[in-house]
Amino acid sequence: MTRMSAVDRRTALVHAAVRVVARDGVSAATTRAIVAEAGMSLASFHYAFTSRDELMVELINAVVDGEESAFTPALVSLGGAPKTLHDAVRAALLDYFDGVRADPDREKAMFELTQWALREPRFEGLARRQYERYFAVAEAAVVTAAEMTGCEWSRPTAEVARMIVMLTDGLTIAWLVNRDDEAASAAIDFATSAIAQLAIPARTRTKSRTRT
Amino acid sequence: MTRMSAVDRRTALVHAAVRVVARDGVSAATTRAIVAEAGMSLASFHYAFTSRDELMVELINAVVDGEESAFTPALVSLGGAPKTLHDAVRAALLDYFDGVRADPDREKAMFELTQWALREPRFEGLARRQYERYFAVAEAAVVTAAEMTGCEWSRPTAEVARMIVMLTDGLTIAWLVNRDDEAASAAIDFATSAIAQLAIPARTRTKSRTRT
DNA sequence: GTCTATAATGAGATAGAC
DNA sequence: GTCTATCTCATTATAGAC
Repeated sequence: MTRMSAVDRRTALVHAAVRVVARDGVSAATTRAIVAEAGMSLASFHYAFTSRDELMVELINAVVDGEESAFTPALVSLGGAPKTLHDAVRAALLDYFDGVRADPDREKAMFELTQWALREPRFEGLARRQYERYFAVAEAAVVTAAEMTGCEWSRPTAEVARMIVMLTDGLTIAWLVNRDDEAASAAIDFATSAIAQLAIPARTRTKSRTRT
Repeated sequence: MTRMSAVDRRTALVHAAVRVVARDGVSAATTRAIVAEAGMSLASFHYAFTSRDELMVELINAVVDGEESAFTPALVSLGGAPKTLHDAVRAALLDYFDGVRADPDREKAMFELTQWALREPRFEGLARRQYERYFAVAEAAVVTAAEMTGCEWSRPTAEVARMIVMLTDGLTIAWLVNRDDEAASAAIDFATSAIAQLAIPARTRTKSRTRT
């Protein structure tokens, strides 16, 4: 009935698919479930996409591109009171974890999509791209945190970022399984100290003002 | 043709299913694929199990029960030269990671099984049990490492164990995605230091021999 | 361009012969 | 107890009317 351009239909289907995947999982995201969510007919799907795989590729690209920084908001909200790097890292991790708790299904879906892509050699690059994006998001936060607190990292920022992704992945999985907020809190404390350990404290640099 | 007892058939099917899941993923582990792997007819499946879900439950229990300590072998191989706790933690993590590299499909399968169980509320307890087992395995290693090096943990051993599982999960996922051995090596160094930080060094206790 | 109808395939589960 | 044959349902994809 209603006329939609092919590209509009594609994006509408991708958005519907994102909702289905988050709510019911990757395996439940059949073409039928997706078109039902989008309020379209099954034929419209195959008018917009040649195959389900083609949509999945676009879906992963969409959620990965849409991956806003989960960390920097917390850093920005600290405002003009940078405090210590330790505090900045802690605030960022707590902010990330708040996001996980606010939308656990989304996190489940992200893991599922990674593993789905990992299974088919054809889509392995997608998983890789997904994690490149995670690393980039974390690295931006890492750089910001150092600037705000006047610290320097003792390791390359890309490496620090990878450590953060490792910690947040592990934290998230464990919490998704047991929903243990206390354990998560302890984990965040641990992760904060571990990451902060990778920085040269501000006071060291302040004391020896002239550096080579 | 060949007569098998029902329990033998069940275990044979579970073992076949484990192989299929590891090789091709959870979604590929259909009843047909499983009976083909086991060399049985489809009807034999439903003679041994009332449903596929029933087999999946037994499958997860089997792989979880079979989860031998991935850490203690390395600790034992250190033998009578306990060295420092830092060295013990490092050896254990390297040993774990060697296991991941030796059989990546198995690790992929473990993550998939967790998420499969996590999707269906009916099986959520299975995922929980799976992680309880991980924690227990890690805790045993944590206790052993402290004993061997004469150190004490500054945190409860159960908490240290959870931190280790968090780190190994994050490490494993990242490596499964990008197969970056260098990054994994850096991650192991980081994880080692972070965990070792949770211990009261041996020399501290040696210096002050009488403790309250 | 969009729809209904339907092919083609594969899934889990079962009936009933032997 | 084990098998072949089949049922029922859901899937992706396509054909062809409008």
